[in-house]
Amino acid sequence: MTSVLVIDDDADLLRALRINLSARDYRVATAGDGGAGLSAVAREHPDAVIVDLGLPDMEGADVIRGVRGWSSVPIIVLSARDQEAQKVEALDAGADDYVTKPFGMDELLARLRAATRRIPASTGAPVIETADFRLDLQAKLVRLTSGAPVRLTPTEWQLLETLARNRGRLVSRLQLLQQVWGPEYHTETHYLRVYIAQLRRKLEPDPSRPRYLLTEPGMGYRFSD
Amino acid sequence: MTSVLVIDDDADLLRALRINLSARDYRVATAGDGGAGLSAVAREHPDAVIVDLGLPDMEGADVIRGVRGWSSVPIIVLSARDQEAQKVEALDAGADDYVTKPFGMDELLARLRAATRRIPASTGAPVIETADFRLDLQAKLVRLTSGAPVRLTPTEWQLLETLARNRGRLVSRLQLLQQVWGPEYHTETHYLRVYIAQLRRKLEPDPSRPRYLLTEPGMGYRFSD
DNA sequence: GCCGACCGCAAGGATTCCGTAAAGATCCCG
DNA sequence: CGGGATCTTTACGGAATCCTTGCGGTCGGC
Repeated sequence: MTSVLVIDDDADLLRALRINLSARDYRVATAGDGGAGLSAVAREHPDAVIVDLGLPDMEGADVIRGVRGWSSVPIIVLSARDQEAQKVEALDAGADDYVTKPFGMDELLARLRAATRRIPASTGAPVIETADFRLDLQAKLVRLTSGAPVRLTPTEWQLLETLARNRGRLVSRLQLLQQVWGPEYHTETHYLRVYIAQLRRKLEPDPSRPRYLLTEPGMGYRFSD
Repeated sequence: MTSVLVIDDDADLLRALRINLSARDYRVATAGDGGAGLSAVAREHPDAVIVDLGLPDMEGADVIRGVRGWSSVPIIVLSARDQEAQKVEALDAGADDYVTKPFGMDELLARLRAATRRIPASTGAPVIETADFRLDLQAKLVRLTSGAPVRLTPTEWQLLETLARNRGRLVSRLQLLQQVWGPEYHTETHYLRVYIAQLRRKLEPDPSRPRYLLTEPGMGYRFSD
């Protein structure tokens, strides 16, 4: 199920969006201002974000940049202002689309579909199979080849998922921290050491000599199969 | 350089777009109707497509579906019609954005930037291949042609990366030092000697007779393939 | 042939980084 | 409100990396 985060300070509009999106089987989360929005993105990892400009606490473009600093989730901007400079600023800050109020709900939903449609093409197969375990990203399920299911905590899963989605590529410590713990984390590298060790204990045939979750000293980690 | 294909039957608009896009360093191709547009997409492989609805020979949505059948190139729709049903149909047919005429050129350009920005993350993979090894800058991965992965330290990577990004060109010692160690370094040329030697030991088939990492005495180094 | 400038190479100490275990804090659910 | 699971924090031994130094070799000018 696709999840959407709506950031808006207009309670009526928020309610209208929640009703319409829920009716289309979206999972909806909401936030009332920019600060709450940014932490909600970090916490919920939504598949798309709809953000109103003119929030009480932050400039719209700053909200967008705050998200773009560490996430590439699609962002659709809502705004009452239809001056061109406004649109250009929001789009160049990293927004994917810009809809002017008043807007038609059908159009917004179509633009939301367009924005979310682009993602799965780039990510690829959601099932990863190795000699020792089988990883289903969509079902959030891990099984050893022996058949035994592996139980992962939410944090362990997010970490593993981030690495698996970048299979073969090196993922920097900063990127891992921000993807899993949120944008304000960038020095807590010991979190990574602890959780990587836990994942290795659960997945690697010989945890002290990792074969899949590789350390690149001074840089980050790599999922290699 | 980013290339754009414009499909439109309005000669004036075509000319205006060509001028504005060329001025921003886009490579521009044009087509006057849907059929010509489809074959132009196949022939030119543009990085983005701008298509007008209301072409003389085809329905707009059919043009979009014709492209989407085999390509995921970003499509921006231009249209004089701003009925909601029209927008929904185009977007659901596979368009990435929908701009209503009359439109501001700055807005269109911003939307074009937004549409093309999403691509390079998935495709633009800078991979350098030689007879002896294969270098993937994005994944930070080096493999010898034998298949054996090569393990590089962070400093070794930065050095190799700066040389590789200037492939064929001479890179001065000063530039290397400042790029890898920081702007305040400019006399520590012995760092370079040490790390170049380590890279050669890991990459060159005969480290004492370098073939790829060449010394230019008194000047700097050069990556040559 | 001598000399200086420059480069390659190896080795060792200092420093940073990583793996691991374990204890305290927090959250969640019944 | 209690208990279990999860998350955070700490500490330390060991490993990897970085910086430094010294020596020997090569090349070109004189």
